[in-house]
Amino acid sequence: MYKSYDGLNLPEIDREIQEFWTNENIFQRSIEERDEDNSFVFYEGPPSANGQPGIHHVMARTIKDLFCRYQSMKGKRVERKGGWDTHGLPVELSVEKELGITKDDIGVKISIEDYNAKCRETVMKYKDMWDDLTRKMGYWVDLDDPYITFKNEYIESVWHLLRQLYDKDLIYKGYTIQPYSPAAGTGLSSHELNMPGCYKDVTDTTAVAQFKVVKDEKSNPIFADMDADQDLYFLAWTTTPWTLPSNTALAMGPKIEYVRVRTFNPYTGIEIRVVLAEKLLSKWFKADGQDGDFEAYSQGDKIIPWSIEERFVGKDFEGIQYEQLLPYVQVEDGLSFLVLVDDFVTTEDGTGIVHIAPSFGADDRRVAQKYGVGSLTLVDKQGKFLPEMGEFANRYVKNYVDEADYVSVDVDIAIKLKKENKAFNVQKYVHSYPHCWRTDKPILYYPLDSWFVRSTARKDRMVELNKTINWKPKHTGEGRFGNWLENLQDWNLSRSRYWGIPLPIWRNADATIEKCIGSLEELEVEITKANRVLGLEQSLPHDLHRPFIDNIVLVTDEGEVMNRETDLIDVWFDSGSMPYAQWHYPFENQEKFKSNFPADFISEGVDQTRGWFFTLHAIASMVHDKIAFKNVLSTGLVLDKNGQKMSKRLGNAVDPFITLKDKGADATRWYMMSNAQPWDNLKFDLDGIDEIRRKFFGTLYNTYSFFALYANIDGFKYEETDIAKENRPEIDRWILSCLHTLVAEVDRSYADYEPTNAARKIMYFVDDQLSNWYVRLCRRRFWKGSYSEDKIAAYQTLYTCLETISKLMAPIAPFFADWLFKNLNDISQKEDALSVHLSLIPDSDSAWIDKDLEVRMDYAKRISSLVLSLRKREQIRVRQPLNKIMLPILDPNFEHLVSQVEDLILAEVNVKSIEYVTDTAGIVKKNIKPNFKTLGRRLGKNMKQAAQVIGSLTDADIVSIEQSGQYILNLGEEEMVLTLEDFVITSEDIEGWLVAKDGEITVALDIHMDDELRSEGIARELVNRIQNIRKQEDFNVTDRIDIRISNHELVMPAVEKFGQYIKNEVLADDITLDGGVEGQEVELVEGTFIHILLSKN
RNA sequence: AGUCCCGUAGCUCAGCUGGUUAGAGCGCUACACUGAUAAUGUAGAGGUCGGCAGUUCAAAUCUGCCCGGGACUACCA
Repeated sequence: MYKSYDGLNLPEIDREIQEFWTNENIFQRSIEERDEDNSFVFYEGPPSANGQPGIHHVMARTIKDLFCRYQSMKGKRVERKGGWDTHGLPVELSVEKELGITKDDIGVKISIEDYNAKCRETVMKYKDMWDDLTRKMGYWVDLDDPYITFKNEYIESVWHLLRQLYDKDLIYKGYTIQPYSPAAGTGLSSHELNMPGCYKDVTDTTAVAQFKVVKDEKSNPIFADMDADQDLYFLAWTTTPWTLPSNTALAMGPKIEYVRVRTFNPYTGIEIRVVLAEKLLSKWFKADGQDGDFEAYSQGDKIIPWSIEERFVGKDFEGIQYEQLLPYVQVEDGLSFLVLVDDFVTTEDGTGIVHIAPSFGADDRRVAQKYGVGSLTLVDKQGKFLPEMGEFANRYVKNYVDEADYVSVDVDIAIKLKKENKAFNVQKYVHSYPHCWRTDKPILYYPLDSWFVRSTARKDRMVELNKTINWKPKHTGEGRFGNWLENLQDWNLSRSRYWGIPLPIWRNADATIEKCIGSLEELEVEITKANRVLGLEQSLPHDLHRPFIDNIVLVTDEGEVMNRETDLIDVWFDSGSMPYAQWHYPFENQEKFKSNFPADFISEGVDQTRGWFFTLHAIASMVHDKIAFKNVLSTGLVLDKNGQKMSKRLGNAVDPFITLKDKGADATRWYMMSNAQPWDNLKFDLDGIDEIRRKFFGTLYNTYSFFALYANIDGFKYEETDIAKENRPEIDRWILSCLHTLVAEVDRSYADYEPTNAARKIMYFVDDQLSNWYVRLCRRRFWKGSYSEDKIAAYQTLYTCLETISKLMAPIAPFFADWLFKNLNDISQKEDALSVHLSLIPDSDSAWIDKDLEVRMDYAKRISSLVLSLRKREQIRVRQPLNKIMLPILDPNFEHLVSQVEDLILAEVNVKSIEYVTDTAGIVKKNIKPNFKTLGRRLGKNMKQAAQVIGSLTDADIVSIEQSGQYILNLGEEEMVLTLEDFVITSEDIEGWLVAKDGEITVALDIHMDDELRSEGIARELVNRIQNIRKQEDFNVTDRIDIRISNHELVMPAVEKFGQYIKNEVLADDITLDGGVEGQEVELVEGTFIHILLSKN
């Protein structure tokens, strides 16, 4: 017996199937049963178990899961090794928070050893939760043998990669200006700076400072016509006034035009001359003040007079000296306080003169070095001013430590400048500024010594290789990722932290000799060598992390001591190393690695474009000169239903566990896949999941229940051989044609990484074609009559549809699909597969696809729909039979097609016949329109006129065109021969008939009724009432009965003429008319009540 | 500031290389159906296809500009 259920309970199905998978090892078998030489390689991007999973992880993992399942059902062997990302800042920060320490305490209050031990412990904090989510959402990934990035084997593989880069001269140490997070105490790589949300709009105090020009021989020309006691200043704008004390130069554009302007300082009222770019005058001076009355000005006046005195170009200023703005510390490592000239200066904003603080800007440093200008670094690594900074000493330049009473240093500096006649303008300014992705604090650019991967050296190759990768969607690969590669910078590899993979480089004291270690074996050799030379007893550390590795001392060939560079490597390097390190390649599993590289498929959130996607690509390109993945799908964000970002803070985050528990995994997964393309942002709405449950799973469930109910009654187990195609009725061949079309389309969609198309097509088939048409029209075949060939055909057809759907939907809805498959297959044993996930997706058989049939069934649906709407308009219920419908035939093929589905239409709309009206002249009123597609191209400009001419053709003209097949179009001088193709002729109306139309189809309904039809209508009403009573009284579907009915005047002729029909329909042996029958009162037609009494035989 | 994506019914989305009544589902309203019934059918209301120009006989569709939302890029002073 096919199982029957009380209702659809998706969460219950989840549990049941999950248990089945576990008990029968279905996941393992889905891999092992496939050929090892026919594999599909998938890489799991490792999540960090340090945070809790969110609903967006369900999204991301559904994508990963479904393509793996699909490939598995296409016969591929799909191994899915799980992994955990365990290093990095998030772990450290959570440990620091838990212990209530800051990074300064490490090595003081807590040893590095204890600190790292704590990190190791914390890193798997939420592993159980993740594993639970993995199971509950039906994500198949190997959790028993995951790769873990903190393991020694993993680290050794990473070292091996680094060594290869090192040998290719792609690793170097450099002193550069880098993004640095004082709050986190570490430098950041450019991809860390490119994490979503790092750039935030902030309001900063900005200042235009006045740099007083030193009057000497060199600067004499720009003092032209000025009195000796008059002062001249350069104006330079900055959004970071805290860098002004570290100013050592100014930069101007060589070709930019500058002006000397006479005006007053707005804060002090002192008359001054200033230099700035002419183009930017309007930004700082009001037009009203130009050439104003200098004598009349007094401090505080709104309009400040100004006038241009001289014009120069940038080149004129090169080398001119100015006085130090804030003289706290002097420059010792080079020249200072002079004007530099460089092309990077623009006139887009500011004053066209750039304040240069070489320690805090990459451009600044570059141009300063060019001129031999020195630097001042008056801020320490905590983000505080140095003690030499007078009244500002030891103050944080930004609020890095959340001081409650923090006062902006920028503001105080601005105040000081104003008082000293050194500020020309101070105002608030909103701009976007990068923030640390973990601490949310503004970063600063800071000079740091660090190790880099020379990725720029391999940029072109990376760009080239990227072109061979299939990106979904395309624009992520070409645009976002492509642009990123085009603007590639060297990869800042080192981090001055504790919990991560140590950089395996040892150097001697003066940094002239260094050694990069590429394996434990090599390290051991070096240790032995060092032990011998130095007389130590060092051994290979049991743990390759700090501090153990730091204690290892090596020696140069000359016997000089070498110590490890204390840096760690960027955690993104860890994850980008996973194709190799997950197998401990090349130290183990060489074959395994070779057959699992590159990946066929990876997928992560679009935010990983410059994270994991990049590091995988960069390492594979640089080390192996290959791509790391062939297909990559980047998923969009999961937003709340209003399109807002989900966050715990806003309280709009959706708990994945609650969702899965309430809605079931499949409805959630299906909703996510069908609602929006995976790369578009998804507005996640729980109501949407309910809709999917009702509309899709509910319909499918009902269809199965319907099948099961009757298949059980008839004992259908699919034991009969398949009924030949030509022996199946039209409707069966139609749904099977649709099914095979569907299989082809869904297969293609999955293969192209288009899950949304696949899901939507399956839904359309299930709802519209299978349920709303096939089952609706065929209901009677299942419950009426004997177990004939036609009935078996119906069962076989419906069974095939359901079973095939279970396979097609299995990648997206693995639980329900297996439930459906097993319900069917456990009884029929048609397939050997124990689970749908062990089965194969069938091939689409084009022999079953009949496009003509699909077209004519479409006609049948539309004609039926039109007739039903006419009935509705006239208030004639469907149970009342009618004589005929008329169909005007405009195209001979139309009749041919419709006649083949005539029976279906007649049965569906309860009409006796169809009359095809071929000689339509005089009966059918027609409408003619030009066929714009064919005519537009030929007529061009004359199209409008032609449309008018054609629109005004008479009925007689239309008849003539139809008969002759051509028409001479006359447009002024031009004549043109048009054929039937150039027109769209439709029938609008049939005189005296009830007409409805839909596109090119017009239907007329004959609503004239005679006694015979009326009686038949009554007979059908009686059948309906009797069936209702049977149901109410819980008669068995197969019980036979006797009937007694009131001998009402409407009833008598109906029973007389259609008694046999009624008996057949309701399984009655006898009908008796009885005026005094007790029994149930029912309304036969409007206002007419009769009594019916049924008795079981 | 630049680049890219998006903007179609109250909501979620289709609308291919331009072709003349712009669609579906949900929701809403009314009616019908009742051996799939916590279903189903029919009908109705609901759109200046973000705005403005342009190309064209013809624009939701192509181009430009603007507005709004999002992502990304940037050393941007």
